[in-house]
Amino acid sequence: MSNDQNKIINSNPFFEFHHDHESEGFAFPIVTDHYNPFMYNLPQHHHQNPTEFQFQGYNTLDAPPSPCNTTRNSNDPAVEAAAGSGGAGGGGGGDSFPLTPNSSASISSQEAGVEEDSSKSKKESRIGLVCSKAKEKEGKKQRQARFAFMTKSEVENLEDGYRWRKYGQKAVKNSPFPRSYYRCTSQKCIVKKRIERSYQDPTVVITTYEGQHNHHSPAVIRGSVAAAMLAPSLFSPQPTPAFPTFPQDMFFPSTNERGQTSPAAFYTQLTDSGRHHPPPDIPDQYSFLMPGAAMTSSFFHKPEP
DNA sequence: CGCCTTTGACCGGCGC
DNA sequence: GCGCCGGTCAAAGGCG
Repeated sequence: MSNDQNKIINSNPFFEFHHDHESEGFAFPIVTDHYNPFMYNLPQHHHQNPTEFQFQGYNTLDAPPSPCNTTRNSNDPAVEAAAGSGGAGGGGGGDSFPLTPNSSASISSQEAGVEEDSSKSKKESRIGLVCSKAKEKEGKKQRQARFAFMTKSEVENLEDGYRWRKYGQKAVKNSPFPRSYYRCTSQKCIVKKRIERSYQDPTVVITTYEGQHNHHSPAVIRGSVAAAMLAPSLFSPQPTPAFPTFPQDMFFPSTNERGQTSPAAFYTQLTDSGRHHPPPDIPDQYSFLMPGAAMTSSFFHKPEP
């Protein structure tokens, strides 16, 4: 990792958040991914108002150290945005969050190739073909950039404008709720999505997107009402991130309840149908859209001391 | 018939 | 080496 990236991470309040969370008395329903230190937190005031839920999700561009890793330009503002290097409210941080197509298109294409090779070698070994160890090592799976968020919802699979095919379900250790694995149904699109319900708060759904779509949301193509309201950025010719793309005028709050800067933090609540709707009686509401799905959120703001 | 979910088996990584 | 665990495969069946 470059010095610049280190700088970004060191200045990322989430990391501090992570390291001292025990002393702060916060509960983390899910903690760190070995490859991507996503952090989730349920702030104390969540328990004071069960109708609200705080989302804190962010994406790091970390991947397991590998010579195959694409060198990322740490001067790229998108990388800074992804790492949450302050100024989160500053103009919405570009046309997609947290990755811009520009910053990741090359990464995506290279890693897609790796993934294809890997799955191929796996298939071949299954039908009895011998693969050399060197080749297997070379084809070692690379993890794509991931983005996760939590939503208070009765339904697991939230409408995000893309079509997904379920390819697996596993029991989660220490949890009564299974984890479901989905793949984007679009041809040659390697984006995956993982959905599980938090065992600490069963009303909370944890969704993890991995990879970057190489196509537009079908909802956009279909020209749905929601799509018609979508930000112009979604119509750009570049591949779109797997995770929600926020319109340019999207504003993210600059601080959480500890006064720390966060790249994205908001409350959200869902209807039974999985569509987001404005939570009632919560001030500072702001509407925005996910690809193919309208979402209304009220912003994270400081609780009264 | 095509697309989807379900589900048990399998694979690879990792810790002991 | 062994067992655990997360992730994936693929056959079978369901559904419109």
